[in-house]
Amino acid sequence: MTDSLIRNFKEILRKEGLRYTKQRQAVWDEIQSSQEHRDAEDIYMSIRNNGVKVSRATVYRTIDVLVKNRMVRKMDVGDGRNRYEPRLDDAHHDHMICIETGKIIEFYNEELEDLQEKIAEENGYMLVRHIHQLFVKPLKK
Amino acid sequence: MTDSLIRNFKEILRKEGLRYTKQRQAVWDEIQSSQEHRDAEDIYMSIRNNGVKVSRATVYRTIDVLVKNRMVRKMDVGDGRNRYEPRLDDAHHDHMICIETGKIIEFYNEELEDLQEKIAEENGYMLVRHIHQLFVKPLKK
DNA sequence: ATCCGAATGAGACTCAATCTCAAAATGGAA
DNA sequence: TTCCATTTTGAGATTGAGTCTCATTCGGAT
Repeated sequence: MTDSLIRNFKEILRKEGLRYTKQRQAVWDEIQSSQEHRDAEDIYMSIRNNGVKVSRATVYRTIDVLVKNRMVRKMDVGDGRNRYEPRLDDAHHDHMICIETGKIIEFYNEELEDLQEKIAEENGYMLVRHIHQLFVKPLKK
Repeated sequence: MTDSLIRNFKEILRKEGLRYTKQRQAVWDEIQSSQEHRDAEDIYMSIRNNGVKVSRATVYRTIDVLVKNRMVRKMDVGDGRNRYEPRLDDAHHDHMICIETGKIIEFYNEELEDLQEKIAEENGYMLVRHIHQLFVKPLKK
C-alpha cells in the first residue's frame, strides 16, 4: 500500500471534487471517535445526539466517500446491516465473530494473506479485495 | 464431517418434525437441478415455470430448512441478494468473484482451511463456519 | 457581496426477506 | 376411509437497510 497514512479529510473531498460541509465533517468525526464496528443508524443517531443536524441520506453518502478513499472499512457481518470502522492506519485485518456472544475479534495473519494472493493467481486472477469472517465459539476448557 | 453423504429429503423433514409437501419437494428438486449459484427469486420463478404452484414465502421457508440441514449452501456475494447452491457432496469450497465479469469461481485449499482453524484456536475459539470470498480481476497477460 | 452549481434533508421509494392469518393440506387415529 | 387436530400454504402486507427525489440551502470562486 502506498497511500499516505495520515490523510486529511478536506484533502480527500477536494480530490473528489466535493465541498467541505459540517455534516460531512461530523460523519467523519463520529466514525473516527470510536474503534467499534458500528452500523449506519448508530452513527447517525450519535451525530444527532451530539447536536449536529444531519440526515440519514448524508450519512450514507459520506460513508461511501470515506469507504472509497479507504478512510473507513465497510464490513458485512451477514445480518443485513453493514458495519463501519475507521482505518486509522492502513493495516488490514479480518474478523472473527463469536456466535455465542456476538463479540467481534480482529485478526491478521500474513500467511493467510499470501495464500489468498497465491490462490487467485493460480486461477489467472489478481486479488483486489476479500471478505473473510470466521464464525467461532469459545473453546471448552 | 460425520453426516452421511446421501441424505433423504423426507428423512430431514421427519427429523425436523415437518410434513412432506409437494412444495417443499419442488424447492429441493429445483435447487438440486443445477450447480449454479442462484438467488431465491430465480429458484421461485423456475419452480412456477415448471408448473408447480408455490409462493415466495414457502421457497424462503424451505431454503432455511435445507440450509440448516446442510443440503444447501447460502452465500452472500455482497449485492444484497443471497445465492444458494446444492451441497450434493459435503465438500466445502470458497468462492472467488470476478469484479469485471461477475463470474463465480469455486476453490478449495487445504492449507487455508487448516490455517483458519489454527487462528481461531490461537484466540481461544473453535471454528464453526466461515465466510471467505476473494474479489478478483483477470491478470493482464 | 454575488452567483451558481453542489449539498442537504424529509420523506418517498426499492427490494430482499419476513410475517400474517384465513384457507387448504397432511397424516395419524379409529 | 373418514375424521380432525395440527401444520402448511400463499397472497399480500410489512419490515428495514439503503437509495433516490427535488425544492431549498450552502460553499466558495470571483
